[in-house]
Amino acid sequence: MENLEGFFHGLSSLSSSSSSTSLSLNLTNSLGYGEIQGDRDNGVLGVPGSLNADNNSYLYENKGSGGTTTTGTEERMDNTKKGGNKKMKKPRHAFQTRSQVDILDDGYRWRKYGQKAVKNNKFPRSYYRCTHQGCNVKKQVQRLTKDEGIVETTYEGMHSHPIQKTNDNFEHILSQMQIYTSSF
DNA sequence: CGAATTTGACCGGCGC
DNA sequence: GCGCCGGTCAAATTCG
Repeated sequence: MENLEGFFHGLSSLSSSSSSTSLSLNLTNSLGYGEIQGDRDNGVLGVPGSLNADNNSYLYENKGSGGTTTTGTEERMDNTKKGGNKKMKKPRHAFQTRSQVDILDDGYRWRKYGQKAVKNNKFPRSYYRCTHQGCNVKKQVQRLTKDEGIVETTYEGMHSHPIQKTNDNFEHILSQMQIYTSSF
């Protein structure tokens, strides 16, 4: 939840300060389910019957080889992934945006580390990571094969550093996208 | 020259 | 035990 909170903090301040874009940014309320157990989370997305079939069957955190990420300076806590004692919940915050571009810049710097195609979608899914040191936030964007104009973005992890970019740019992004806040 | 992206290979888990 | 699937790594390449 902290992630969304921190993430949308920029948006909130943005929308409040510059009230030019009157978008419904209250999705923090509807999507703030970070504390829910990662096992039975239904409907991550607001669109019914889209791709909720696979969202609740993920099981990842760090694999054995996941710790070594390029620069090596990036240290992550390796909390008992083998042994299967604790159910590590993977807080993921997914939401959909209507946009023409895949790269929805939220103000953080992302580095793409992978791209895979999903069966349900004919569009590939892109995997991004926050380039900030010590910030292991991951993000993956994916288009809906049903609606090309909708981009699903899934955030994972918590940012522990301020936004690097100006919100002004983000405001521009906001002007070209609509956030679905369908209460489900 | 450094940083970010690309793309194929690799890995771990799950299903059969 | 093998194969499939989804996710990640890592070398090479491109871009700034």
